[in-house]
Amino acid sequence: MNDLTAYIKLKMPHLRGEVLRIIDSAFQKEEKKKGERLLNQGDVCRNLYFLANGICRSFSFRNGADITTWFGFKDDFITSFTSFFPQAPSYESIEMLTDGTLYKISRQRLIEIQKEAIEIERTINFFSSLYTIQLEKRLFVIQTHSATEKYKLILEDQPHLIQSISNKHLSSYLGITRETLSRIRSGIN
Amino acid sequence: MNDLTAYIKLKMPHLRGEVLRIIDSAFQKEEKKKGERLLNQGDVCRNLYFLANGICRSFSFRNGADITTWFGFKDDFITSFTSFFPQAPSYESIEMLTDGTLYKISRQRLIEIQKEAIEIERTINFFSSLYTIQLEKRLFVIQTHSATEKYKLILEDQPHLIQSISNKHLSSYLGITRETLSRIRSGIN
DNA sequence: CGCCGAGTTGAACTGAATCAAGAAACGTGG
DNA sequence: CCACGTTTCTTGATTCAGTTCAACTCGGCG
Repeated sequence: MNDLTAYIKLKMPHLRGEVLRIIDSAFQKEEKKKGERLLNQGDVCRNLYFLANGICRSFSFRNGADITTWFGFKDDFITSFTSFFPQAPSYESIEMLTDGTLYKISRQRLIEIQKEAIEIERTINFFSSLYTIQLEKRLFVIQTHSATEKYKLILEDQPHLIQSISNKHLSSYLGITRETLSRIRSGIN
Repeated sequence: MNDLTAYIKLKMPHLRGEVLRIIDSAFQKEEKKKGERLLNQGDVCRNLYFLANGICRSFSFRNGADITTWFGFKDDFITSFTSFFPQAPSYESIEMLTDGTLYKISRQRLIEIQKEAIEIERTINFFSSLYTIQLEKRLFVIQTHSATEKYKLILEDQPHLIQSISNKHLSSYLGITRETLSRIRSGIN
């Protein structure tokens, strides 16, 4: 039992031991240093990762600007959804913001083990749904809230994000400039 | 073979006839008039719909404002993802913008037929993924583009949306005001 | 025919971006 | 462990995209 299977068992307690064993043997442990890339924009995302420890972010270049699209923390599954599932070129890169421990599996191998146990399909489905729900919420917030409101929501709902993420990365994630975020933080607004 | 199963077969040609037959018998056809609701904000979304014909939208009230969060067209699956899958209260309503034909299935029944054939789990997975990819793209656009850019992207990628959706609904969907959209349209900007 | 919601246009206002410059934090190599 | 260059953060002044408020037009429905 490693970090990955322990986490899955926690979230889906009814899973058979056999399924967890298949998962355990299909994922490969990997240590990454701060700054290392999991994916480069334009490439096809070949792997799905589970982040057992550390922080990473996905980001995209557009008109010379570096836009953070997502943060990954401990116990998150990490991939470029839009690239990994259809195996299409990715519009984003993924990099480590700290050293970290990951477990990875290729698209190919994932498809194989889905055939070995039906519950694996269901497990993927389950974690995908969690991700989609997060996306929906984030979209709604970005669509309808002002800069200050967005910051306050993060402060309430994801304070760890404010503690561990640089101003620069957080501001582009919120869709505002560094300067604005800095001003909001110092309470001038 | 109805509109729903014909569409699924088109997108997933390898599915066994047996699976399509299960799906066919599990969904119920329903006609809806313009203005009718599929879901009310605050309720738990009990059904997944397939829209065989017509247009609908999901929307949310916040501070007295009506924000459109999604449009559904012919051949789209319609539900409040965040409500339907975990069976939690919905933050959005869904209403018909035109008369339309739908096929519906309850969460309960869906879980039942998932057990009857593994491919159904996979089918759900497939269409969920398409939705998630759309969400990701939309989030990225909203996060990083100006009002005019967003309008132009819609013009290029989803022109049917501009033809069939009112200014009022489209503007809130883009996260801008009616007036701004009107000005962009008349090319003053 | 008259009303009401939707769309348009204008003027004033404002939240946030941009531009700029200095201060603090960080990493790297000597 | 310090010195240096690089990047990030902060703060201020200015500009601008988009909102708000308001008045008017248009089209459809009862």
